[in-house]
Amino acid sequence: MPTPSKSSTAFVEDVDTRFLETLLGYNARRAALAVIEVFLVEMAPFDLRPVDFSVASLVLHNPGITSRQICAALGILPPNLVALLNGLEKRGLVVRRPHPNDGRATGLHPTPECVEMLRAAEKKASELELKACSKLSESERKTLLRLLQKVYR
Amino acid sequence: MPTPSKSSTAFVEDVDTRFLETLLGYNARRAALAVIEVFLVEMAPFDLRPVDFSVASLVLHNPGITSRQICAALGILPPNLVALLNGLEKRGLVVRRPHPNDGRATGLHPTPECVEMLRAAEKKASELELKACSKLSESERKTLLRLLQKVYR
DNA sequence: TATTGTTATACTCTATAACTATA
DNA sequence: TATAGTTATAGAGTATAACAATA
Repeated sequence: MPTPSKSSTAFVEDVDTRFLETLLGYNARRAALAVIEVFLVEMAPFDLRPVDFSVASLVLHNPGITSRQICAALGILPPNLVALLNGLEKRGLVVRRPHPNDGRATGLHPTPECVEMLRAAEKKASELELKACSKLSESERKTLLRLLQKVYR
Repeated sequence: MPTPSKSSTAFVEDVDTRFLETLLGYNARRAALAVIEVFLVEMAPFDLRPVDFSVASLVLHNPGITSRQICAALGILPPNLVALLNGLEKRGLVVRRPHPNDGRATGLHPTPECVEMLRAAEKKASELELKACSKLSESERKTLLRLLQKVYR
């Protein structure tokens, strides 16, 4: 049995994480790590990282969306989006066209390949979602999403 | 009014994020970003990043804990913990002592300075927690933590 | 043989400053 | 003067391989 404290001979059998578990940041990070782990494995066939998938999905559902709008929606910085979009464009998933109302901006549009691929990828993501939330009831899953949205909105 | 789809003249007024909002990963990331933003500002006086705080808190509550145990509890890799612990040791918050039962391992112990500083830092973190969850009732906050834990445990 | 802590190193992610074209 | 997209670059975070000491 470990000495309770201050002794140089103390050691730990079961790590006490009770304090950290009272913090939203700690729990959100652990949960996100668990979900991303599943995502990386299951989405490997599409060769889409979480952020690639998010961007492609936004373009699919928002034809003509601009870089700035994507950055705002995903919490990423404009310089870091450039290479990502170049990649999606090179793969023939996204095309850049001039913005109709603003000469500074560029509209991002999904190609037919994007529509087809993302239909399958989103389906897979939704299945994977249920897998990641397998310990939750459907009602609990909906509650969890709602409460998380209340935090960041 | 933007053309619904496929037109090169389409543009977006309000970004449709409804699909992504059905995914736990997206919502957990957004919530974590919101919480960390508050954390970085409020914890600046302690000069502790979230991960430094988590490690120091674990050492405080688990005198004699090993590197491996910290890595397992926080989901970080052993090589990346070394420099972090060196920093905490240099600041006089943590000391390394031989493990009583295992010659390979090192026990990590909090100094009196750690006890004092972390008492204040944990108090601040708990206050900050309520701030980050200001849009949630106390009951909702508890539910949120419980459901997140169900996901990763 | 396996595990702990460590070093070295590579890779990815994130952040800042500055430029251009346009508003 | 401000904003969108971009470039270059720096910094932080995360990953793998390999080693010495110990189990």
